[in-house]
Amino acid sequence: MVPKTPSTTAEAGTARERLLAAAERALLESGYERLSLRSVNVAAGMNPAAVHYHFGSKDALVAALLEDRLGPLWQDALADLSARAEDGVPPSVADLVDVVITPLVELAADPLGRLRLHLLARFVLGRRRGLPAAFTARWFGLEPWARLLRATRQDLTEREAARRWALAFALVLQHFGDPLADAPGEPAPPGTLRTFVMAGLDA
Amino acid sequence: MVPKTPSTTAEAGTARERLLAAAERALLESGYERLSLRSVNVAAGMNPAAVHYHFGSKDALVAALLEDRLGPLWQDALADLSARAEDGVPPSVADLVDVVITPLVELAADPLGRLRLHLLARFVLGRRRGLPAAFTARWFGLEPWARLLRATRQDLTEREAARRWALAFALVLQHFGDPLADAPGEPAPPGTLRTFVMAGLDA
DNA sequence: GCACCGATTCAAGCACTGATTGAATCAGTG
DNA sequence: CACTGATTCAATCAGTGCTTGAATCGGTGC
Repeated sequence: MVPKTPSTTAEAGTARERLLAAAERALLESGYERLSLRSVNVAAGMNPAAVHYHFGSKDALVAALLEDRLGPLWQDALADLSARAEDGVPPSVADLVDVVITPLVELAADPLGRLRLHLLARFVLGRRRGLPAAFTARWFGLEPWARLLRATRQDLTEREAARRWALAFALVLQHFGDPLADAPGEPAPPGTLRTFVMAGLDA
Repeated sequence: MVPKTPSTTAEAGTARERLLAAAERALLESGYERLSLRSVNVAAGMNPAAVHYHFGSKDALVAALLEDRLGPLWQDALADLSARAEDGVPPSVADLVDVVITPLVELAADPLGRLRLHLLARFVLGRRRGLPAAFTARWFGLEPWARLLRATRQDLTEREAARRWALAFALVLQHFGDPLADAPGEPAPPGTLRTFVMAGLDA
């Protein structure tokens, strides 16, 4: 599961990509709180209004970066699990948790991945504007996850399953993305987190 | 369990308290991200350097507000539970979780309490400078909690118990404090959270 | 009462911030 | 070539946390 490569969409043009690359470098260097649009514009060799022209706002720049650099990590695995569940072989709760956690562990193994997790956690947990609803739904639509949990735990209501997943994702995102920290470091090994979340979902 | 009353320490003087009160009002009105020191200074009827003179920085102002307004919610209950454990009656995991959650539910019942939870979550989860180490240890020293958990679950190492509590507090603080939101609203009823955290600790 | 000294208050100023504005330039089309 | 929409540009705005040096205040000792 590799991070998504930079967009080469023809109509996006070079200016947008230069701004995204400059923003990513600045974020890596000094973090989200100190991200200055002026320095992004300068680093991209453009005028001071470039970010606003192309993206509309600071948040939208970062949201665009996220959307461009981070694909839907769980989409394939989620489709597999859903297909299995329909074949009468529902995944265990451990399977579900591992599907969620494994790609995050990989992402967190290098600074660029960690930056992306950090931004994702900030935007999702902060419910920041800028991310298109489609992006958020693709990432954090809880309905498929709730459905899979209930395939094993048929005693849970749909609402209860969704609530549990909301808590699980909140904790997982916080663990891997450390959204409130200035400079997110390497997360702790996920053993305890895995145990905790599995138990919480299967309570 | 009432929020702590404003400090009446003689050497703090009127200026500090005026600034704290003005800051609290501004925070209630427009939230942490939009807290402007100029407006706090004006609202307190003071000159533009007052916050810096008395507190040193914006973060330190808010940390001082937190420290002044929010006492150690769990101190008494923690002492009770520790005494019982020493008498050979260890608390159940449910008892532990209820001790943590109950005062937070009360705080979250009104906007002022929610503001304080929000600030607490921001500072603690963001590991913000400004809070004295003693304050943080009093609030989030995990050792007594780990000890109580291990009184029931003697199979857990001290490290594992502490790790589980770190996750539990992170999730609980996020749930009640919603630290990344601009305007924290009322948290969802804590039933699912309680179940989730209890299961996670007792996994 | 006066001088001294530390604490406090004050206004002005600094460098920086996201965002806006109107003009200039560019590139494609008929 | 003229037109048009897209893009770039520099200047500007209102606001930000923070610093600075001067003025004022209040307490103390002589």
